[in-house]
Amino acid sequence: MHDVRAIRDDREAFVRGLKRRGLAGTLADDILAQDKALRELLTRLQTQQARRNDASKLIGQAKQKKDEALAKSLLDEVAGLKEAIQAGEAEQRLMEEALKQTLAVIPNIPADDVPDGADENANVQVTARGFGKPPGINNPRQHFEIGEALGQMDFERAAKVSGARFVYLKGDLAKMERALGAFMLDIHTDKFGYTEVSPPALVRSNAMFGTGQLPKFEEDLFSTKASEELIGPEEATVRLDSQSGAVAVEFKGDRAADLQRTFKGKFFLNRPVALGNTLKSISPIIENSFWLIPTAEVPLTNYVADEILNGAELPLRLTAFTPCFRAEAGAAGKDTRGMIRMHQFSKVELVSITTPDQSATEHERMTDAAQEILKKLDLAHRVVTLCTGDMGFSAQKTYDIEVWLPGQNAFREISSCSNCGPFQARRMNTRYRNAEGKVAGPVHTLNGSGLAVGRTLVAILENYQQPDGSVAIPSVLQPYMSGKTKITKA
RNA sequence: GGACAGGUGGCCGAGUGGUUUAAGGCAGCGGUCUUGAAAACCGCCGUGGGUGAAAGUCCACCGUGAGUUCGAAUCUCACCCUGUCCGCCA
Repeated sequence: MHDVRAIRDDREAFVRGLKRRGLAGTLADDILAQDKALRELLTRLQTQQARRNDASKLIGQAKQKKDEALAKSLLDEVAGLKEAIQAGEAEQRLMEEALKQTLAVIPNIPADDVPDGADENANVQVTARGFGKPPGINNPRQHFEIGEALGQMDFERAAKVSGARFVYLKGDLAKMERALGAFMLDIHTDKFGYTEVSPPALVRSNAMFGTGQLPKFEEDLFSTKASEELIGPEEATVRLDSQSGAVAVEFKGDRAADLQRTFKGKFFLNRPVALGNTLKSISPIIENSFWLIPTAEVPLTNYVADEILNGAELPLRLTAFTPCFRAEAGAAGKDTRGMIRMHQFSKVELVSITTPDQSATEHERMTDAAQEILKKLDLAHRVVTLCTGDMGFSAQKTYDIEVWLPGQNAFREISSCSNCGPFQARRMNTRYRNAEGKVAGPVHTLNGSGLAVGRTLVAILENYQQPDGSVAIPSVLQPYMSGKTKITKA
């Protein structure tokens, strides 16, 4: 989220940044107009509040002295003030919410050293390590051919149970997934000083807002939300208690009692809504239950949400090995075979919370930590700097690490390391104190895969495949796999 | 999931409608005293925002949101969270 005062102070820089993101138009002026109107309202409202506070104090004193005449005259004086203030406060809420909604969907501004460009073709290669075919193999097979031939990778049964984009791993492949997680965590904790964390995998909307998945990318997420399929449009109505202002969802029809029992207390509204709306019409603004994390970045970064950290204790470095859940909406037809693009996959994530002056250095360090895994596994890869058009919503600069897949004859993303600057910190309200003990503004946040475990397994299968159909186990992984040196047919 | 009890500054904790401008204590910072330290005493000690060149001044915040009232930490409603007991489970 962007700081309105920064936009006010340097409108041109903001406009320039948006333009690099491919956003033209009057956004900056719209924001500044909203901001100006809001501040004018605040000035007016606060004057009224100050007068009310003074009068109320005097009324209290008068009543204590039993001076009813004075109290009465004061009451008359502020008679009209109450309504004006309440109207002003309502207006303030609406204007602040409108401004927040405008800001909430604006992406981060790219850092100065990020290359301009519209898509991945404009990304800039930073480093590359040698790549080629596995020794003795002319036509390398793809990972799913290898895994299925080994009898340890089963997409058909996964489809039977869960549908497309899920997989069963069995035997040594299942063990290798676990081994990779343990190996990566050990490197990051022992060599790079990250603290291992086992975080929640289900989070509330606030957390998803903090890291930038919401409100713009809801369709990419899985949730435990009651869907419109579960509740018919005529079966529920939003009820606003006009006296108390409380919001409730009222169920009707034959299933009312059942629905009430199932969903009672699980709804709340995240913005005002008119009386009598149906549940269907307001479902986008109903929040209930949980979201499934698309990456451990969400619970690891939000670990410090709403906190003021001691700057001397930064950077804070966290790592976790978790399953990740992605709806992959809009990915129809892409990577439909194999384990490259799944609804559920496991990943080791790296998150750093830093002061502003540390974040650029930390970004390089984090990318090195992720690369270290590939070096130890002896997997060919390259690092690219993403161009402005290929970066994610919250990032101001991103390095992608791409691993070489001989079966696909292509580099595929296996890690993405982003410096988000103060962007997520503002959304989460995370700040730090400087050496003088003063609040010195938002922290910087960084996140990176260290690495995507499923894709690492893919890379090992394709790069370590043997002419006899077996797969060698990288030497650093062997201690994690009961000392085995290769995977053979089960 | 049910019942009951709770949620107040960095921490503990008082406060059930009006000099509360959130008491008091602890921790922290500065000072007096002291050869030094401790003790004692004095002072400072939250966050966000409006306005202002600044000093300052004003507004909001007692889990969150809304409401009642001239006035709410205090009363009402909903939600979130914590504790204890019961139930269920891993």
